Amino acid sequence: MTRISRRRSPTDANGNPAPPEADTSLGMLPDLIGYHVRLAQIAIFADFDEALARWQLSPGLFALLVIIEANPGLRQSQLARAAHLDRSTLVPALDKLEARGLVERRAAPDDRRSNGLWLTDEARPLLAAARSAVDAHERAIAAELSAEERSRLLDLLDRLAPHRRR
Amino acid sequence: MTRISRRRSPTDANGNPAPPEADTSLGMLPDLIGYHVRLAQIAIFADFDEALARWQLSPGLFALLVIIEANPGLRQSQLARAAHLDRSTLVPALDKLEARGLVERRAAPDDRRSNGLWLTDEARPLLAAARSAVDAHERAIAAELSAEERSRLLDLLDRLAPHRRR
DNA sequence: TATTGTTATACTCTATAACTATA
DNA sequence: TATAGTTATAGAGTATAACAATA
Repeated sequence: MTRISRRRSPTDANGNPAPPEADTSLGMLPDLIGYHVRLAQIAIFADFDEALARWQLSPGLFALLVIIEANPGLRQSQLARAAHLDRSTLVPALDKLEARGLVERRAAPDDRRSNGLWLTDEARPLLAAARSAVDAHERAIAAELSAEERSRLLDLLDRLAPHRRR
Repeated sequence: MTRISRRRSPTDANGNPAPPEADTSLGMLPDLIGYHVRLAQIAIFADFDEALARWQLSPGLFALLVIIEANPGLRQSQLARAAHLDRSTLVPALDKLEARGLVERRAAPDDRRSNGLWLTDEARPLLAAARSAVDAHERAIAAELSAEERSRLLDLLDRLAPHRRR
């Protein structure tokens, strides 16, 4: 006996059509990749937020810290490009990180329009701890996947919407 | 000769470390599923928006129309549950659809607190056309995937964050 | 008491346009 | 002229809390 389908059928156990009351309605949505991606994203981000709550780091802020750590002295516009954000979007995010003493803007020596971005000494151990939490989060969300399935998933995701990836 | 890797290495063609100027910085992010899901989501939604621009339908509004079509007379709170939205979130969305003449709220005969939701005659052909556009969009984003890879992807996505799926 | 739809409100994430100070 | 950072502003999309009508 094999499991019939991921999707519940719109009929109940007696073969009667499900009443509108049933929550199977979304099963009526065509099996769109975007829809499954969105549901996965919601679940993953909720888990990330809970896992990183101790450090008050959203996926976005965590990413900024990781990029700055890997590229000390990075300019704001470079960071914006790397994080796929408008440079105006980055400003309040950096304000937040700077207010929390995790990032420093230092005037660039060669170009007085630019700021170099640096992790503070306070940020380094925090980021290390956050990384551990992210690792645990990653294990939790991929708990049902083998290592092979996991890398297969990453590959398939990367091949979506090829005409859109810059 | 096989393609070496999806990810660019942080060294340039001469083997020198990439300067911070390079946009490879995000390659420094651990290979997180959530990150790949987010990038896929951004690309997919952008494509959806462009494909459905003629009908001014976001993924969310399209989903609402599809669910209502499949469940004529559905109550607002049922729709909210089906679409994973708070019922207060649904109100302005339905206002928009009603103002555009696509959906009608009709007083429910049996419960005077409730509204039944119905597609208008105007909505039906529009939704049919939108469905075609969505089909084309789906083919475009999955252009690089075989039918088998596509259903493999849906399966893998559905198995993420098992402890979070209600 | 509980539920339905609604309102008021707020928060997150994101962008565009325009400003300033440099280059 | 063009670029870097900033500000003001706006628009999705989402939620919580409280209310009136009804069950």
